[in-house]
Amino acid sequence: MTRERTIANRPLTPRGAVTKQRIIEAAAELIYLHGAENVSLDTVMDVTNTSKSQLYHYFANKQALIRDVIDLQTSRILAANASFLGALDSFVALRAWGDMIIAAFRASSGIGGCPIGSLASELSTQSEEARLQLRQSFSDWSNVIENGLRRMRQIGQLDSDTDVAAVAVAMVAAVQGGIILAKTSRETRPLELAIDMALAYVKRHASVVVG
Amino acid sequence: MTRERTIANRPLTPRGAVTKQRIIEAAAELIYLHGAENVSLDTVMDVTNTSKSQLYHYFANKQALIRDVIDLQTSRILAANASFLGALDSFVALRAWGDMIIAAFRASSGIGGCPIGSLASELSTQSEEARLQLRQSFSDWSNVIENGLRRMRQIGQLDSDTDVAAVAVAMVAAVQGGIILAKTSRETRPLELAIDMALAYVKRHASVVVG
DNA sequence: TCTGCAATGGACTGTCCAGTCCATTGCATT
DNA sequence: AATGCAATGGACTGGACAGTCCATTGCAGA
Repeated sequence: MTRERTIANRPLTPRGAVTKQRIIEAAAELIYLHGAENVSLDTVMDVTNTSKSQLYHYFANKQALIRDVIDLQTSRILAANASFLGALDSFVALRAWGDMIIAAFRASSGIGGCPIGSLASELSTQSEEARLQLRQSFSDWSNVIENGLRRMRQIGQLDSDTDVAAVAVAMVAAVQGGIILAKTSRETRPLELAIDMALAYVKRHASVVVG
Repeated sequence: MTRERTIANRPLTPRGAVTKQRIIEAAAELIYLHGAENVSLDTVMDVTNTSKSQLYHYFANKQALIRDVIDLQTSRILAANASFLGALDSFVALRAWGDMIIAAFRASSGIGGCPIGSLASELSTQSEEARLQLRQSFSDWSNVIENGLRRMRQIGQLDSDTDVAAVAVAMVAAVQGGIILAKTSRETRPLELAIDMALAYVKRHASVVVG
């Protein structure tokens, strides 16, 4: 054991933890609105009333801050999805999940899109570390969906041979693609159409005709 | 009529036109690989063996260059799609279209994704002009698909009440979303799954069961 | 061959920005 | 009260980059 400490496990007082969290949340908001490359540390400083020393006290560099932002956004998305899919038991409930996604997009006024989707598009080719982190985010997300579908399969709503993993990935793709078109056109309709497609893709495996 | 000329209609000698085109194509390649914000004019100069004066001789500013790059990439995508969808008459032909998309992604080694999709994600919230241009690109693209589907409907392969416009938009969304997941994971499978979903969504409207 | 303009060369400026460095302040433990 | 370290302040550096400016070169028509 050396006396050295990495920035990651640097001792944090409660006061410090609050400041760090405040920085992460503000950075998440800024990056969501403008993209990681378009948010300077100076802007983060202004918005959070912090100094450069504080940023470099709590984060090794900008990339480390982005890493924490991705973690935060991923956990938010997983939480929102899990609350709709954690006990998925009907196509009506699945529709409610789709409506939640659409409502979330509407709430952003058609700006920003998906917090991790935008970052994936921006960073996947720039930073291998970010790419792997975002791959995990997508994987976690599709797993939440997959578990919901699996439950529907267990209770007999879906055919027993339904490839829930494959369908879940396709559903995430539909959401991501729909959001890109929606934010480019500033209309909700492309996202609605994409989600309709995703839900129809699930219904195709319905054990009984449900609508 | 004033003597003033905008940069857009500045007289171009054949020699100048060649240089301008060379710049646009090189910039398109660089932007495809690294994103618009991550390509500096100095890099474009290096790659094309041009000087700063030349860039500003042929383009009003960086944004104007990006505009021409989007035009180029859009025309390439439309051409590739039209060659598969221009005389669409069967689900087999539609499958060939999907395979072309997958092959194009593979050819990029899983890097870069869709030239206009990446730009849409990056620029839609940064530049209103770029956003509108990219919205038109997506619209043109889905129109090509829509016309293909309409033809299939006309020849009786699809139900007469099929909403070809809606299905076409959903298909574009599937492709875009599939590409994001594919480039983030550096695997082709998410794109394949998304395209399977899109094709299934079309087949749902098949007049006769085709498999 | 002369003239005018397109084409090209390349230095220079102003700004933005990530990261460094040297402080001072505040708090908790002894 | 003294000590040590976390927390904070803020000036400074070096580099990147879009855009400007003043040239020189090349070519085509008169």
